[in-house]
Amino acid sequence: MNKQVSKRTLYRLPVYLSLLQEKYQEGVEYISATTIANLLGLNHVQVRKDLSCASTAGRPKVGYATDVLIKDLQNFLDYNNAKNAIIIGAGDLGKALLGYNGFTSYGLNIVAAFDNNPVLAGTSVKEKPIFAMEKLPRVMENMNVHIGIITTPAHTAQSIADILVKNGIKAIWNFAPTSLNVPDDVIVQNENMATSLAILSSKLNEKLKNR
Amino acid sequence: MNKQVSKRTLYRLPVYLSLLQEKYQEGVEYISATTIANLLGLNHVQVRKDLSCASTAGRPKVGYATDVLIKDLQNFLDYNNAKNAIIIGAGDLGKALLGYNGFTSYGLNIVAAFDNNPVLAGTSVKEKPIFAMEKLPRVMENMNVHIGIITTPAHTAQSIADILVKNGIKAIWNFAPTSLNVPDDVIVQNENMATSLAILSSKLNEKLKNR
DNA sequence: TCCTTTTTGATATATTTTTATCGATATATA
DNA sequence: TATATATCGATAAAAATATATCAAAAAGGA
Repeated sequence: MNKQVSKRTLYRLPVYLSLLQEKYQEGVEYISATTIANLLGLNHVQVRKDLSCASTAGRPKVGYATDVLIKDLQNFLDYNNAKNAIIIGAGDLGKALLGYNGFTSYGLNIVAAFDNNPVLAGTSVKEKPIFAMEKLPRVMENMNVHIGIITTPAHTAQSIADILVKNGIKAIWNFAPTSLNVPDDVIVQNENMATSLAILSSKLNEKLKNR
Repeated sequence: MNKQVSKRTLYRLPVYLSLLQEKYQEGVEYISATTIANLLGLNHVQVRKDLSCASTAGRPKVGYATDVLIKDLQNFLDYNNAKNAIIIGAGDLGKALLGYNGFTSYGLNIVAAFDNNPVLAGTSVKEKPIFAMEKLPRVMENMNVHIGIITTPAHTAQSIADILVKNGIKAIWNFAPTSLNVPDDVIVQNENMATSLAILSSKLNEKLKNR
């Protein structure tokens, strides 16, 4: 366990986890790497290798005990150890994320949003408050915030990132379609939907052409 | 040009494109692979190789003409050739996507959303209509829809996918945190936010531990 | 009890992706 | 006009990732 985990493996672990939770709810007590691989369209050796980073629950001839594997994955991904996050930019996407409670099961607790628009300041979405930008330093200090989620338009994203960094944020989840310039010790994860869309679109095109 | 494009390259092309558009607006007429690489934190050989798939605009000592490169990328990614899409599931996320007009510049035209909830049927978001599920076959037929976007909860996603496939959809953009079972000739692109979050969270953890 | 089957986990091989090296080319300058 | 330099594009090397093979372990039936 705790071998070095490749980036790609880390990408797949949450996928396994959600499949396992689904299967567990259906009453599946044991599941083999081969079954998982077939369900997800992956190679069974790869699945076994991936899982070996986080768990030793596998037993020959039996497979993995679903509940143990789920716990091991949650533990490995640190989903039990919730981290506080704030959203900057309470537009459509920002509000959608603010109101979505599903992230708590991934160890993310969104505590508030911030926006420059004075009309939004003071309002809330599902009891999560939206503040004016000026309040950011104080909220960050009081609530032990680790993660900043940027959902502003591209042209303001960099200045927001600068503010977050100045206030001590160490991880940024960036939904703005632009790349951010931050100090080396700050982590940025870009959620680039355009990119996903490009893949889909390109595959579709190829298909439409080959007819 | 038109060499075989790796999946990873395809992921990066839209990122280059948006950077280039930004730079072009700032008045940058020529840009070198090295400059791009530095701005995005990539290797300059990789950038050159990636771009070579879509363009031959590069000139020694000069770099790439920004406007030509932008056109070549748009052309390669087929962003000029818009495709119609529908959204299934008009919850927070579905509505956010429906109201977001930014996808048109990526060649995606969202024409309508569908939802089982009778309260939503007949309403609209930014002039984009929300229909009852029953209307799906007729809308798909009339509007030449190619792409289905699933923003329902995980437990209904598979049945929605089945309906889409039955009505002739050939590409699905899946935001539900579950994997879909579809015929081989249907393309699925999963937009798994949990996965991005896992990466961010894991890196953050490592950082927090190493202090 | 012994054999067969299924499955894990380790090791080895193959493939993909990234990075380094190098010659060729265009531009600017002396 | 000759020379220096930045840059491209191609090829080669290195690194990362995925797949195949195989022995060992566990379960179930003969």
